[in-house]
Amino acid sequence: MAKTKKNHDTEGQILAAAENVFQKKGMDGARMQEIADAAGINKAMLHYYYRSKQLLFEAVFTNAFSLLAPQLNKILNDDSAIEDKVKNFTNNYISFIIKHPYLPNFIIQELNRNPKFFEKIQQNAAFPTLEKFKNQVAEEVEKEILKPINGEQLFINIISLNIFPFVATPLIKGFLKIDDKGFKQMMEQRKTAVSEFIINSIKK
Amino acid sequence: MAKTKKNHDTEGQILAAAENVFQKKGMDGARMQEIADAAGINKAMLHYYYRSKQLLFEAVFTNAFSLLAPQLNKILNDDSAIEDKVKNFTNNYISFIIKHPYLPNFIIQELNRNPKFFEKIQQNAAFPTLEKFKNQVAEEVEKEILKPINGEQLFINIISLNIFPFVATPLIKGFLKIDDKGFKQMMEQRKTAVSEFIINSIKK
DNA sequence: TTATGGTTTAACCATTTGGTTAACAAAGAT
DNA sequence: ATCTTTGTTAACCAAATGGTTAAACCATAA
Repeated sequence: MAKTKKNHDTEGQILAAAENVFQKKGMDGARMQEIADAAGINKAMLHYYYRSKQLLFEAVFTNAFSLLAPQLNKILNDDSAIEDKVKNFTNNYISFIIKHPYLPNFIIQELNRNPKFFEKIQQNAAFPTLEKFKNQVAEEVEKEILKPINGEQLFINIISLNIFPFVATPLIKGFLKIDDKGFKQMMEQRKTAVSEFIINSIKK
Repeated sequence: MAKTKKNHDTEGQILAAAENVFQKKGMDGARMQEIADAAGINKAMLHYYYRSKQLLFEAVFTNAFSLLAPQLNKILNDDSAIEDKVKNFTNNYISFIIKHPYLPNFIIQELNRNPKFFEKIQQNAAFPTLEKFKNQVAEEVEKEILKPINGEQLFINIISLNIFPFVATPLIKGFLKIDDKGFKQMMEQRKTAVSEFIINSIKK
């Protein structure tokens, strides 16, 4: 807040509006005019503050990923046992995504459109790595806490189970013949159902 | 083949080119000119055969879904036991998607863009329903073949584990630091790893 | 008060894009 | 052979879109 002169945090308003529009419509579907309208300002301001659609988009994209990264670190770089991490992560992540429903699909979609964006998010300070998690799985398998399983496959399984329903929401709603309310209930159930499902499978 | 007059299956060439472009770039990112170029014909032909971008897109979309639907029916409407179906489906589905890598993301993305498209695919003759699967799960739980689990949640889990990696390929490649070849290997592993993971979790 | 410099706007511009048209080509039908 | 229908093309068009500009605005320092 409290920028110089008469600037009523226009830059922030633009970013907020751009987040909304880009996350719902993607880079290709978004229109600069629509973002300006959503922010309640003149279209020229978008260029004044962010130069181009591309740069505005990148601001939104890196911002979005920096919200997601700490969530992933909860499963990858926390010190507790795998079982506890799975329980915590699943519960937390689903709560988190219910508040930011467009986030995962946005990131995945734009990464598909331009895989080079991955480099951009890798520069993020909190960028998560798999090393620790892989070692920990191997260790707990060794100690016979877990059944034999490949750490990478387990990681894929965990994020698949947690993220996919939020990426494929319309598909799930369609097959299950449920509305928004039913979907939310189903996702609430998953906060425990998913971790149970995983633990059941891997715990010795 | 063998259409009337000098038509060298132009309509088919257009559809094939449109599939390529739409599936990679989506409705918003695709350009009619690019489709025409990919088909090696004049842009006006696209309109001659399909009237508009929207209609061409819908032809591609329903076509894509009609490829996917039979796959889903293997898990939903086959007569074998859940365990066998999970094994079969996982193996088959992953093989299938390796051949059509853009398919799941395309369908999910466009369904997110316009959830009303779900109605379009519901008209498909082979449109899969959950009823049988749900009953079967309840039955096998009753008979104590399976641990207690909600059929809908199990369905979500199965498709999440199978589909997600192909939707989030760049993300997976990035985190696991693998290239195309490594990714394919990982997916080959999953043909058995995923079904084992599921069976481990649900079998009593 | 006035000069200064960041902020904001309406109007404008060049390009892209989906779509149309009119002329032409090729193959039956007569 | 010529007429008619279908297929194909180059040129064109209007609307949309990202981006620019020149002028106006306005808070503040001198």
